[in-house]
Amino acid sequence: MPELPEVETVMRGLAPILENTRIAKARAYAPKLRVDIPKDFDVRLSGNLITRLIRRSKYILIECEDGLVAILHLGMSGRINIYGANSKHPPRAKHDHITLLTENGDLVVFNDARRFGLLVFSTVSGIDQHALIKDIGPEPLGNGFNSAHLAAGLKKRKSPIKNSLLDQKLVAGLGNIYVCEALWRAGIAPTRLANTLTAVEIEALVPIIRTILKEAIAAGGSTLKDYAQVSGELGYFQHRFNAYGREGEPCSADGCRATIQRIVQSNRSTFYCPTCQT
DNA sequence: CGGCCAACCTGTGCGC
DNA sequence: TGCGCACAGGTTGGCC
Repeated sequence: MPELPEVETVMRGLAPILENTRIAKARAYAPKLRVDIPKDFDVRLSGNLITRLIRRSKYILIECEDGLVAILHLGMSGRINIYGANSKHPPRAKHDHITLLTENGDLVVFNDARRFGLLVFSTVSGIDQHALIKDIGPEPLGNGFNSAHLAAGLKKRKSPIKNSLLDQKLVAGLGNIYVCEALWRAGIAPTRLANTLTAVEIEALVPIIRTILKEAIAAGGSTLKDYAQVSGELGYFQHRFNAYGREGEPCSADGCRATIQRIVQSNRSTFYCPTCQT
């Protein structure tokens, strides 16, 4: 479920359970997800006190009192389920790979069918230089993401704008859904070469990306399958998609009579309106 | 360095 | 009902 708004939603659900909370018992049931789970996973986390959760791009950083940071990524199919202290904890389900039992009796479970997610360790002092983190571009909701940054990045690129916006080095946290949606709102064809965007288009794209992400976060993210939120509630931003997943449906732009098309770019589906996106 | 593809996995839905 | 294929919210290593 995981682009920036979904990861933010998961983190917000997790924070009240984990922040300022000691882990009674941490367990990993799989030797590896996308990469190896640290062999000392259990000992490093069990008994440790979690001080803070931070989202960086699509990563959730779990900071501990002793300086340990657990870097968690949900991949394509990663989910977090929480079973409260006053509910019966279910037996381990298929694809449950990691569990954290807190001192309060809450159980946090990471489930990931495809195992494209990951959990690795870093430290508070080393996190900014960690291989997974150091090359990530600015947060789209922060000050570092602005038209000057975007213009400079796009100028160097000859690939389609769709591909460029998916590049986490240019801007953090966007994925297939929100890139499609942003380009639809901006009226920019996904096939346009990045270095052909005008200053005006780039100027417009920045606040559009911000707005879409904020709207999606407010909606609890998008639920394509299964649960988006830690609480089990469904995100509902998918009801507001204008392009993503709407192949063959009429374009929702005022007065537009065209139909949303699906094309493939870099082996991934792109949805767009051939009339209003130029 | 930029760009492109295959690869990493499992599950689901659809056409036949 | 079963089979095979296409496709799925991400990332990255290897190769031009």
